[in-house]
Amino acid sequence: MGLNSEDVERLDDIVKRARPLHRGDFLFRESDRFRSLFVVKTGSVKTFAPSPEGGEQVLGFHLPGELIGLDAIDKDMHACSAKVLETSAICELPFARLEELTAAIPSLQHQMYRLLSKEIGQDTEMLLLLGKKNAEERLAAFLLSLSQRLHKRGLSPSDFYLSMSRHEIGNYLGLAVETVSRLFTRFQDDGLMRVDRKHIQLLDLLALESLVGGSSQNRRQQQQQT
Amino acid sequence: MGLNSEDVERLDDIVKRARPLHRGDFLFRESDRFRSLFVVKTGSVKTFAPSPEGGEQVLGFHLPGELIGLDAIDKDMHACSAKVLETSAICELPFARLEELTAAIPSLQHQMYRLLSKEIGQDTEMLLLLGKKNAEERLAAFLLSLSQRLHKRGLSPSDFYLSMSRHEIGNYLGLAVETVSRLFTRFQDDGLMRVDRKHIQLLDLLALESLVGGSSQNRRQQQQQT
DNA sequence: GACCGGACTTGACCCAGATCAATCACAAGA
DNA sequence: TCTTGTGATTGATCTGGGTCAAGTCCGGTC
Repeated sequence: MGLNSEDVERLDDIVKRARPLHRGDFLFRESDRFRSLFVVKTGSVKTFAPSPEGGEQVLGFHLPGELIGLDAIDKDMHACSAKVLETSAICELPFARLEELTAAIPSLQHQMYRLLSKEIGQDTEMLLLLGKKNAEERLAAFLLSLSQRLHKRGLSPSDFYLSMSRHEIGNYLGLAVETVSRLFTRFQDDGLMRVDRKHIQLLDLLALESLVGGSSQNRRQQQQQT
Repeated sequence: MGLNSEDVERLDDIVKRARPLHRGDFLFRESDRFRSLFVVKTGSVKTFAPSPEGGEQVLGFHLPGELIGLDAIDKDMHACSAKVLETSAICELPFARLEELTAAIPSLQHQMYRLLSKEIGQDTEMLLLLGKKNAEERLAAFLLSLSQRLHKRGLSPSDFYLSMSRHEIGNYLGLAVETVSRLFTRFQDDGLMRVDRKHIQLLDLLALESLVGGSSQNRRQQQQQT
């Protein structure tokens, strides 16, 4: 990322390597004081916020290599909770020390800006998903997102286990559990994938991609006027 | 913001003050090279991204005091377009120079992180809105958001003009134009507000707030299981 | 190996909000 | 003043996906 080995070492020095965490453990809870960012090394984590009605909104699932907690910098407090979905190894990055380091290493500061900016871009994609896509497109997009992110880490893009429940998937995608379940069945019947409980095999990535893109001919063109 | 007057002056030095822009002018377009952030001084701007189907998703409306373009840092390219909604004064902040300055002034760097983080937090709220709220709650939340943001800038929180069309509001909130229109009528009939074309008067802010919160008794409690 | 409980699936029904279809109203020209 | 075009409103209808209600399928546990 444009850092020399000395810089990498300095960054490495401030990372706290944590013991493995287990399903159900919290990295932090909503309204906790913000101290550190967290990086998933192995396993997976979900973040979620309470919604006024007493339920909760799943905000994201975090796979190896992904960073958690950027939204808490602003208020110096966590606005969501982070819960471990399966036995996972998580590193902790004390933010105060990271901030000192980024001020001293311009390329690291730039990386940090990029990371924050990327998070905004991902949220934007999610807004588009929730605002404009139907159930089928949402689930296809979700599966492809998992696939691509796993692949990026050298894992199989077409054969993996879901560490989250159908309920959590539905909550994340703004769908009812039943809808998620029906779509899994439909996708399987259509030969797009194979589903066995939490074991997922994507058989036709291209078809899934075309589902996500504009396959919904029955959707109104939401044009702008000037 | 924890900056001394000398720092403020240095920040002030790099700001380019632009001539007024007019309705329909672009600050930048999708896939433009990223060079600067923009701050709305007066007026309003909308940002929007193309959706695969050929339509577009309105990503946000930006009022005085608000920053535009943070999502472009990552890829060094704009992923959305920004269009001026009414005659507006916009300042330009060349990002490269801002980056130098933040590396030199720790408190400014911290502010910058906070700004980026806040943007993430706002997107998160929007995800909750689109994922969990019904049409009524969405529109009420939208009106209150405008109200609060205008108030923060010393403008009237209960009497203002909408610079965006019903269509754009609907697109932003994931609703059809007709739904937005019907809700305006309903809110007016219920004495919550007065609507005259683009002129809005909020008559009962408290009632609107209670609409946004969990007034929807007919919504499934989306609990998580562990 | 019978029992239990939570996750998932499947079917039947319903409704919020999308879509379709006219107007309506104002603003800008001619 | 009349015309025209572009939002905005209103009414009628349709439907995707939510809700309700049974099951079904493991994975534990004693």
